[in-house]
Amino acid sequence: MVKISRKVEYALMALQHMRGQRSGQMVSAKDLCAAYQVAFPILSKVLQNLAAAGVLRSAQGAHGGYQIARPLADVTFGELSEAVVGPLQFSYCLHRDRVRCQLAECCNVISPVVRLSKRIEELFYNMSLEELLHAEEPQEAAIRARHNAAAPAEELVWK
Amino acid sequence: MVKISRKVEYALMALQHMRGQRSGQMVSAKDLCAAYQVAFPILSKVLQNLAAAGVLRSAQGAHGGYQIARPLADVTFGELSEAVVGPLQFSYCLHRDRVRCQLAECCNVISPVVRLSKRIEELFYNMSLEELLHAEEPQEAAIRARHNAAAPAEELVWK
DNA sequence: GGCAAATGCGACCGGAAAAGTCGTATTTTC
DNA sequence: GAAAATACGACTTTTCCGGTCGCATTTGCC
Repeated sequence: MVKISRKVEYALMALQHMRGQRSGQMVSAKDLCAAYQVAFPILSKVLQNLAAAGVLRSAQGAHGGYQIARPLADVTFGELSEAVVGPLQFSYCLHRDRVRCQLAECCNVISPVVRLSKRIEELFYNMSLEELLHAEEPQEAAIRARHNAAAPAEELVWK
Repeated sequence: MVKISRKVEYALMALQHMRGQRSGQMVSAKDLCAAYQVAFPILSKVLQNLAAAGVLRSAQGAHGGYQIARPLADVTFGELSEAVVGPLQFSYCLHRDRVRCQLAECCNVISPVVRLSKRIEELFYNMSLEELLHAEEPQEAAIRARHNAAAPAEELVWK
């Protein structure tokens, strides 16, 4: 199953939050954790990854924190994903072009798999974060409300 | 990390193989296993899934096996994926619209995540298997050769 | 200088999901 | 009735991801 990693969601949440800040305003990991109920160490790591990738700028020390380093229009979802969960490796076939696949000798789908990977890669690297995170739509609140109302309390579990 | 499941690869391999058969020709799971070095029970399960989804037609008993049931131009990669690994669930947010996300109350990225999921879904459901599996390109053999030559024998391991 | 608040970073753990295994029933042909 | 095939469900193993812990480093402020 193709699933977007939790860390990527955290990254998006953080960036969405920072988009709303005054420019130059630093946001600490602690504040983000409090606001979005995410454990500190994991969010911290995500933010550090984004900083290492140049998406965020970080400042250590008291009153430090993170802020957006480049316009989100110039950052693609692919970059974000790569920063947070490592290089895209869609298939067992394609491990960095170096580790060879066990099935390689008899494999008859190398080029289809390559084709598929390229398509997904294109999608990810052509989608800017600006485009992805643009202002909440009117129905956003409604979706959230429905989300909350959808299930009785005891169903509040991971499936 | 977004990764295509192994089962999906097996499914593609099987379909690629069957595409090359005379029409009406049945192929047994056993033959496929022998040709592509995949364990029988797992490949079997994949083929059964494809049959249940109407992509393959199966025949029990001696001289039974599988054959392609519908033109691959009419089957999308999304259908294949769904048949083999279950419904697409890109995000923890979106578990069948019923199970609510723990973060829902403070989540600020519901609509971006929905947007992203839709994009991937579109990609998967607009890509036909015919398009994906079309005839091996000339460089296919070269890719395979490079693949085989790329690593010395002792690197023949999963990373 | 020293303390507090923040990031930076690496090692480790546990659980869930994927991959694979096993066993058995059923169907069909010869 | 035997052999060859799919059908199917329960079980085990393995891998990876999310999360935890601990400590080092940097910076601001008193």
